[in-house]
Amino acid sequence: MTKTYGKPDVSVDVVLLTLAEQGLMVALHRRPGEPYRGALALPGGYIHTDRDTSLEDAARRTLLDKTGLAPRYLEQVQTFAGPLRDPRGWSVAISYVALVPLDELAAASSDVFEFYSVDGLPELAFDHTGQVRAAVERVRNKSSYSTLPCWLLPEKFTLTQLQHTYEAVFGETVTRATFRSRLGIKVGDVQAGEAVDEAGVLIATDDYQGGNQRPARLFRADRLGLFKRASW
Amino acid sequence: MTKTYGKPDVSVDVVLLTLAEQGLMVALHRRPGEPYRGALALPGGYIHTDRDTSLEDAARRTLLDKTGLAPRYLEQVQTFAGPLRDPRGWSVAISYVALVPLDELAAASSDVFEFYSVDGLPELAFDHTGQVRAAVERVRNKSSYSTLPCWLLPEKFTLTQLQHTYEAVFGETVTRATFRSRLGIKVGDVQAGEAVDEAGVLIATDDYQGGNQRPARLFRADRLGLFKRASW
DNA sequence: TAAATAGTGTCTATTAGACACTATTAA
DNA sequence: TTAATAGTGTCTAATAGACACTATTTA
Repeated sequence: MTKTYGKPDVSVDVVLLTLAEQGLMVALHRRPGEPYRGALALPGGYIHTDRDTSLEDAARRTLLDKTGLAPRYLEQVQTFAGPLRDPRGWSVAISYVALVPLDELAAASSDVFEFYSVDGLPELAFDHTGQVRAAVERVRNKSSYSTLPCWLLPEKFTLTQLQHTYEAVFGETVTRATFRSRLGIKVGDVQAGEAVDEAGVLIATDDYQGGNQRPARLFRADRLGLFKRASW
Repeated sequence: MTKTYGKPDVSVDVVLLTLAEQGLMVALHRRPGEPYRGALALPGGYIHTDRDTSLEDAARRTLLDKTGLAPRYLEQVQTFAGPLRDPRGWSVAISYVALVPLDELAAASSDVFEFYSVDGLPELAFDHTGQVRAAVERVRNKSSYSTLPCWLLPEKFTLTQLQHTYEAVFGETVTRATFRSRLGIKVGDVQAGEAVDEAGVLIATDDYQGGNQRPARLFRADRLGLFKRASW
């Protein structure tokens, strides 16, 4: 005897994070309809079984539809589910985190979304507070042993900018030498295209960022790099 | 205009792991029906929206039904989904990992499930190979900075047994002193009930395990302990 | 040459880990 | 006392991190 059960609703929610002067910020909008009308919520939507070819696909589609953004970093975090999280019934939400550099927001972001500091969040719809918490924890955690913070910067960045990004994520400052030795960075006289860090993902470019001082070399990271030991 | 989409099927799969002399082993059974009839597969089943109160609940129910086991450690790992992973259509599988000590298996395990070494797996149904890989990676990873391996041992264990468990998970042996300093263990003259490790979760009991030599104190861990830095 | 930031060698305090020592039991 | 395993102090090599020095640009 095989019984069939009512299928739960399945949606994808995205915790879109960026780094501003105030620290990590999350994109939220006010829900236009029920349930939770008027409450702050994450971008998200149901799976389209006729079009989506994967969960990540669904997350990218949702994000593009609702915010106009195509994040360079997107990662599945955790799945939230249960009979009570949505008043409409048993539901499943696969939660993703997306990282976007601040400078990409000015250009693309719809004016429906606003950014709120992840420390000291207002009340959110559904279990979205828990989703933000889980995403931030993942980002802080993974940043301690990887080059994840690179994805919070423009495609080309100086090592000092990268250092400030790490410092902002963790809320702790270090000396330049300490920072560089933690990432295993040796700039030396590398050619453009060579990697300078322990993980081998920080690629030197030929560009320098000038100013009224010695120009700083610009770097780029095409993929995530992991360190042998947590350094933060 | 709101369109409704066909809902995907939602199931929970469990990667049940234990530690034997050969290393980490995973519980698999041969599927009695289509699809993938006769292929090796993980225990799993659909969400019962009328009874399950959470995903973990569904995972525990599935595991108890199919193997008779109630694992002390159960953790969500990753959600697998797509239109192709199951020939019946768009499906979502939330994958859990469960750890069970070898001695609990003799008592409870149904004879439907057999254990296979996670290194050198045979071909599995659906995307279960990927699920096993993800679970094993999670366990190895988390073991490097936590007391996760405690859950592969009986409730009371000696420090030497715990050391052998870590060594088996990582396939590397260390000296007793190194092992103890990594976990920050100081047994000293602790009273029963006091913690002896850096994470504060290895609790001394009043029991000792004898033999033809100095008896070893038995310890217990009620919760997962995290270390400041990865030690393995 | 002064100001400002980039990049790095050196020195020290800390730590990880191997070794060897002591401890405690049964035979 | 011997055998066997438990538990730990000590010494050394490796490492993390602060400091201070050099480098390179504009004004």
